[in-house]
Amino acid sequence: MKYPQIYEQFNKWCHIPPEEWLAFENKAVEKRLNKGDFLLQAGDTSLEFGIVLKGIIRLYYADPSGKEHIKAFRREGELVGPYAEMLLRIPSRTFIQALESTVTLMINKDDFVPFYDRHPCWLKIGRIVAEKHFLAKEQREFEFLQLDVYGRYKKFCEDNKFLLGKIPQHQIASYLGVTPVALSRVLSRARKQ
Amino acid sequence: MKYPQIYEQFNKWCHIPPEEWLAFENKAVEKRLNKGDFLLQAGDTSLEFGIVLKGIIRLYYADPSGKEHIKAFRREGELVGPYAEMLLRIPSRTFIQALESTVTLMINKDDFVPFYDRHPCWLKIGRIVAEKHFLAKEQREFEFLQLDVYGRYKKFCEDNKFLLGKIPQHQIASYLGVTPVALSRVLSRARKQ
DNA sequence: TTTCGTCATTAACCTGGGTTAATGAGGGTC
DNA sequence: GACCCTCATTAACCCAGGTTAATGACGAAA
Repeated sequence: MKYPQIYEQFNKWCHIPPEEWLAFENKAVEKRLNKGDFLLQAGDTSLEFGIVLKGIIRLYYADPSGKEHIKAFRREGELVGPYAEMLLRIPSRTFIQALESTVTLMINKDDFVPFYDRHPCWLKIGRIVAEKHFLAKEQREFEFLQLDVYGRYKKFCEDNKFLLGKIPQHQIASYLGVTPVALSRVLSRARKQ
Repeated sequence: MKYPQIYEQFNKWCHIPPEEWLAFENKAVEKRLNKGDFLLQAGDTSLEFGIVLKGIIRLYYADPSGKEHIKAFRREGELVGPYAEMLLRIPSRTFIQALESTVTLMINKDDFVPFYDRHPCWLKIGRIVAEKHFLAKEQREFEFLQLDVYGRYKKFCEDNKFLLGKIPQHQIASYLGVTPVALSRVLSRARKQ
């Protein structure tokens, strides 16, 4: 077993027989990225997804005028990939980029699908992964509907302590849905009170 | 079989043996709601979810000051329930209310869980339901990040033709994340061009 | 009929955030 | 050292949207 700590994580969600996990490891390949490298760009028709073994990844949209909107950050142990687009079988709308030197463990979708028939644990993992993705988005919707910029900022800091100091502030602004100038203003207003 | 059209819908997602479906129907109960009635209110610790058989439902948050933020509308054939809260096993943050005379088919969570072990189709349905919920929220995130109010309004009208004329405009505004006054202004500006 | 409640519209005023641009603080590289 | 690049901050200006309040349309109920 090459990745026992990743195994333990999934195993907590749902028991995976070790031989199933070994079969998975067998199909997965490591990918190394330097800071700024892309795992995927919008327009790509990738059928790959994977797990961050080390480093930080950001996922973002770019609108027609070129403005970037960060959807999510991913760290060690978290899944990366154009999840929605893979479910919809459409080309990626998402850019996926390393924010520091990063290693991921990737598997091809076509290589993964047969696992669903091998053992029910993979179906259950599939469900749990979908549920977790849903919960994250529902939480984000809640914050967009109910919190102002400063509220969202505080929440972000609480929920992402591991990121603080590792990413520039303008990327947090992008994640919060405002410009870097606006976030800077909000923070300086807050400091004065 | 009492609900063949609902059966057909789920069956399209994943084959369900008829005897499995009958067992499900056996555990489900119809609930009738008048306009304005609540299926669930924030704070309730409901363990029920279900399907809209007829009518329209809205799901919304209310913030501490009493302002309402509509998360979603649901119509015939769609699932209703405090899905995120049930996954998290926390009391509901969501109000669920009938916007017209409505009938739903409800099942208790404790009655549903055993189905996962009865037959793998329920696991797969569980995964597909989670995936669809995720896709809806991801789409909404995309629209919040990339579209202005008028863009979101047009998209909303395209995607919810069945709702137009059935719900007041201020509820659309709430769904779009703006005040009724703001939406009215945006529409009158658009009309003049 | 009158009355009441719900709703959309419009105006007035204010504030928060977008935009642009200037400034200055690191950090890297040559 | 000088140079460059990235980034955060701040100011000035503008506009979109929040807030409050007045108005009028419409339908339901008495």
